[in-house]
Amino acid sequence: MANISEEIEQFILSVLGDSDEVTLSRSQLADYFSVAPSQINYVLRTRFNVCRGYITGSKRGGGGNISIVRIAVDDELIPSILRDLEDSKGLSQNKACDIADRLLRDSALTERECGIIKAALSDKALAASDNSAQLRRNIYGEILTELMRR
Amino acid sequence: MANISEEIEQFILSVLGDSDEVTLSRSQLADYFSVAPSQINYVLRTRFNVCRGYITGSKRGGGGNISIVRIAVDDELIPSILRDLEDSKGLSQNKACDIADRLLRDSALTERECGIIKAALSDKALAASDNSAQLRRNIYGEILTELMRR
DNA sequence: TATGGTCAAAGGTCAAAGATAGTCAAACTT
DNA sequence: AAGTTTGACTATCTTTGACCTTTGACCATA
Repeated sequence: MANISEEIEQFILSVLGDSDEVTLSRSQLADYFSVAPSQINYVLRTRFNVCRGYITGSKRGGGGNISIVRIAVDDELIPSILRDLEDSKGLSQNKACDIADRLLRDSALTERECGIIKAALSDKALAASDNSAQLRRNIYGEILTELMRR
Repeated sequence: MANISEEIEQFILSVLGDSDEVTLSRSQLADYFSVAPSQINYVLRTRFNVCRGYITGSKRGGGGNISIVRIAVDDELIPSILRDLEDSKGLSQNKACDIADRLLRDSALTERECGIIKAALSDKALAASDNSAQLRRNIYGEILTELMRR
């Protein structure tokens, strides 16, 4: 195996095995492979990202950890919206609503969920910010990523 | 379970069981888990606070104790959270999560809705803003208002 | 038998130290 | 040039310890 990031990737995959989720200690993992802890973040960012079908989380402090969840990407709709979002600088309230309505039409959202998203991304909700378009895009990204969990 | 605060939380929850109230000795609990007594206060503050649906009390002096009461819910839950929000200047990610978990626990939200709200209000989603606590409060206000519409 | 003092047994608060994890840019490799 | 690796600095959560407050039991005195 050429580089250590790949080894770490393989190791995590083997720990994951057939299960959909695994929780590890970043520092222990870094120790085990004798690398800088931040290298673990690099591996997560490049190998266990949403595009590749994973969502990662973490907790700091005593007893902290990192977690990796495998998600099913049987549907291309949300990933494609996510990619579009990544390429954009910002998002207007109208566009945000359009996306939510489209997801609702495709049964990717319930009416209540659609309502929650529109409320969270409304101009009113974001009025206190000076860069609401960019913020709206970021929030949408997090929401869509979350939606891919199930 | 790596950290002891979580273990203490689970222990208290198990003692609580189905009942709505429990009374314990802080010093005995601290002894049992071999931690500083003030750690018990930390657990109460972070795990059994009002956002999470608990009220704690205590009695000092000989034969003193701590008590934990699970708050009953009704239709007034969301309005009362909204009122609290209005009085506050901002909201941390932790408190936002606590509130969402509480609404989930009381069946005011589905798991997916809870996840969407947490994602929208995460530090990561709001990282681009310079006043994320205030923004989070505003967004939450819009979401809760939306939820009351149905 | 009231009234008040004393003291030990609780519990409370807060800030410092400890334990993790995250970010970012520079250096290194291929 | 692109991908990888490292380290310094930052953010967050947990644990501990020193010091503070409240309560109740016991006792002394009027």
